[in-house]
Amino acid sequence: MNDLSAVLGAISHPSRRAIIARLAKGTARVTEIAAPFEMSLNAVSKHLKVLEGAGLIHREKQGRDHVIEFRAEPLKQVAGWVHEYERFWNEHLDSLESYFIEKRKRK
Amino acid sequence: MNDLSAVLGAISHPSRRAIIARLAKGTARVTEIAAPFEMSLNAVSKHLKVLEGAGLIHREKQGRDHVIEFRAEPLKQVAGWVHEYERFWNEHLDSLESYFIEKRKRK
DNA sequence: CAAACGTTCAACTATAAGGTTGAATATAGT
DNA sequence: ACTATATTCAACCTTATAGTTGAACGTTTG
Repeated sequence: MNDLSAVLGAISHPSRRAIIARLAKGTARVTEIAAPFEMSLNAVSKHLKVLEGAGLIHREKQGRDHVIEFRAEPLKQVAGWVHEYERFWNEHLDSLESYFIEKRKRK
Repeated sequence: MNDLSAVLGAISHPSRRAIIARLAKGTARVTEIAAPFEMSLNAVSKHLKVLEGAGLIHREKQGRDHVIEFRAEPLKQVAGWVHEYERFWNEHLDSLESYFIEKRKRK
């Protein structure tokens, strides 16, 4: 299991994507993150651990609170992987669009 | 479990990404796909079923052969999802670039 | 038709994932 | 010191995942 597998595994769960969406708006404590969910706080705590394992969040302990911050860097790997297959749908674009796409690729 | 979850789940396994990499070079029969792997043919068959469930491959039966073709469309969803978070590393990149620019000015 | 080939189906095993509840730990407030 | 709050840890349950082996099914070939 390499990093990319861990990142993809982490974001493959809807709840974890929801957590990321929340954290994209700003840092939050665990209880705040858990609030909108049906599941228990413990379940959310586990999801956070998965995200942490994939490097998608960073945790800073402030007293009894854990302040969770989103870290997007690992998503670069995902973007990079997907990028290798973009040509499979770019091929269907018209030549002008392809030209600009190729131009961007060359940069 | 929505589509995106299925697609991410499908590509989260290294063997399935390897299968995709193989199919990106051209269609192949199940046995051909399985050849480079340590695991049994049956295991590969299962992986193909997962990829098929996510819409990442298409199967065309030709006699006793199943000819497998890569379908990239579902990856657009992944690219789209990741795209929403690109600003999180672009911002950092921008600030890093600005830092170096300012640094050069100061010299 | 019989044998070989390509693939899946079925049954099983082992491990991981996602959830629960209850207890433990650490900090904060009175 | 006592109580409430924030979070994790531990144990457990259920279901899913990834793999195995052996049998079945359809197709091709001699």
